Amino acid sequence: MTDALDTVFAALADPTRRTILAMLLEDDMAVTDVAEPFDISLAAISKHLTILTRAGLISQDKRGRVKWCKLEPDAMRAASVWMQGFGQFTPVDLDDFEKFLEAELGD
Amino acid sequence: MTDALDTVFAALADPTRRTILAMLLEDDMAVTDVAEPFDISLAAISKHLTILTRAGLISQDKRGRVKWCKLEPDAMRAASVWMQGFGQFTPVDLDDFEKFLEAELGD
DNA sequence: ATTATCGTCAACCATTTGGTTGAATATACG
DNA sequence: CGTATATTCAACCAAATGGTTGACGATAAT
Repeated sequence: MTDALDTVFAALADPTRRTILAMLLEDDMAVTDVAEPFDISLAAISKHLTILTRAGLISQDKRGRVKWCKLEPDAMRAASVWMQGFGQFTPVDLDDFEKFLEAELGD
Repeated sequence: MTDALDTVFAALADPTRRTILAMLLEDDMAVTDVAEPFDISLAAISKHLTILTRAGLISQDKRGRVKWCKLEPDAMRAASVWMQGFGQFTPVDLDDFEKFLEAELGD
């Protein structure tokens, strides 16, 4: 009885994982490159990626010895719709969102 | 350095808490009445309500010996905007959402 | 063939989470 | 006053979470 919303919201609750998703918004990335900006072990990043994959938020495609991570934003749709049912939030200003992302990615 | 998004998404990751929010969409409720449909102890519900309060998703107003719980949907705005940055999801069909809620509330 | 790189696995650890029960604190009722 | 109701607190427990390290299986490079 564990809902898809459970795993999506739980995946989004961790700041490392949200940052990873924001990174993947710019481009597909190999696991090692995803890990590079973080101060935690590669194994820890690997676990985060597994959680994101199980939530459907990313997909992983192994080509040769490198595994490419790709954002799958559709997995957010149900959760997004659920939340919007609680209020009509201001329409998304994508410029604002980009500024927000730049701040969060710290560059 | 624990983000507001952390606590909001974490609060939403639990199905009991999401159901409580959906219940509060219809009306403000006392703690005991919130607990009634669930098969867990009142103390457990009290903890869930504390988590929702700390996330800002509800407020609690004690009048006499009863504590009224009120939905605070504005707390979802930042999280909703964050998610929408990942894709332009279909505009919310409120009729669909109500059907969904009825199903989730099981009545 | 050897060595280096990519990524996961397994075992472990500390902390958090979601639940329990029983006692405690208010407030309301008769 | 004494009792019932509403809610939280405290102590406890099992399971999940996020992290570590070291070994391991692939694949690529020299």
